[in-house]
Amino acid sequence: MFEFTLHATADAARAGSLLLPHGTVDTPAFMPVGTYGAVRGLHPSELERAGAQIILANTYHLHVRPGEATIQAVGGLHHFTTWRQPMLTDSGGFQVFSLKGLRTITEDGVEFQNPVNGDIHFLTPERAVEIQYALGADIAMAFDHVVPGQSSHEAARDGMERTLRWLERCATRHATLDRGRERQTLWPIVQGGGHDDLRTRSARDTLTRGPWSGIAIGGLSVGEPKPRMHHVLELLHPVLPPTLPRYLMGVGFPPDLLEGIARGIDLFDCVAATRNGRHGSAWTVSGTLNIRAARHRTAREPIDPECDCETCARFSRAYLRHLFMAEDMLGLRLVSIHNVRFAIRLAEQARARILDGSFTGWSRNWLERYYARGNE
RNA sequence: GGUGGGGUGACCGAGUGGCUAAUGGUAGCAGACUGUAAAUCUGCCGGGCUUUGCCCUACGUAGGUUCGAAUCCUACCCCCACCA
Repeated sequence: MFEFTLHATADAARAGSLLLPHGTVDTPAFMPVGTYGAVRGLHPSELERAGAQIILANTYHLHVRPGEATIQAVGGLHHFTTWRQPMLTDSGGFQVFSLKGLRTITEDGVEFQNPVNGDIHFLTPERAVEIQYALGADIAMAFDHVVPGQSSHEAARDGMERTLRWLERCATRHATLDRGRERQTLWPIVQGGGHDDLRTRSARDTLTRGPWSGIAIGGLSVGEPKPRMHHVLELLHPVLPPTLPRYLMGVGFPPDLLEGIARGIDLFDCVAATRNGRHGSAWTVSGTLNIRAARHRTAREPIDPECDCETCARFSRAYLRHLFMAEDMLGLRLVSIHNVRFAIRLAEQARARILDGSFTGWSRNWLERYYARGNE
């Protein structure tokens, strides 16, 4: 039910398969984010055709509406959304960070004020686990305390230690759930900000509280310089056991995926594919392009001539630009479809290169080309 | 023909003596976005330059009053409404 198999490695990079109750995920993999149980604007069949094998949903958001009881009443997240493949629910820990100013943290948990209508919601490690169990995703995440990227050692230590204490409460609660460990696996999250000693300690202490069937690295790409993130990944690489799938939370843009894969990451998720898509920023092998730019007014070529997505197979930049200028929702969807496919395909390509042994050189060339931004 | 209202930057539309190259909005242009408070947000948006500033041009047209006018006066042109 929860099994991770490593097929090949290329330096730190790994190619594997993650077996979950709703199916298999070939890693490295990019997981599109569907906060409210929908990857914004996309039909599940579009996600399937884009090659998505697993998607995310969010505990906090689904708890606020429609509520886990509602979702349970209609048969759980999978039935509700009709997404048949694996799902992962984020715990709401990220909202501790992103809803800063609308929340109060205590040792017991976090009180959130719903930005939409002001309602108060209290999330504890136990509640986060219960909600996620009710939702029924394949992977549940521990409720963590994310601190900003440039946090002081003290703030990062507080967040990291609280995350560890909350992890024990999450695990304790999860263990009591009926058949909980057969239907759903709970993954812990490594914190520690940008501080080496804290990161190492977080990883080691987390592992002693195991066994786990996967482990996440959180609190990165939240404002710290990119080299810092790379360094933390390199630091954690030898600390984490090779047998555990590693999930780098919230990352990322195309180059970040490759940089992460090169440093041993197996799973990624990021809202950028869809958010940037809705905002008209399209990913290509030679950097991002703003589809609304006037220079695309009569451009007949697709976003990325090398892309195999449904959007690129059919639509010109000129038409996509027009849809954005006319504010037709089709434009938002089409660029989102492209970006999602782009990220998923990048992971697929990396996997193939790890398997055939050519990953390192290919990855270096890919990054060079991306940053060269030659021919938009 | 008469009376009244009105002509402002690509468009709509404020402003009724100096703080006005001129509020807002739209359109346009450029950019940002990393476990989604985001189909959002930011910047530019008369022209030029030696660009934390300076110089041109500009509020229907022409002239005038004033130290100073989009704002006041005169004439003319045009638009709208009503009356003949």
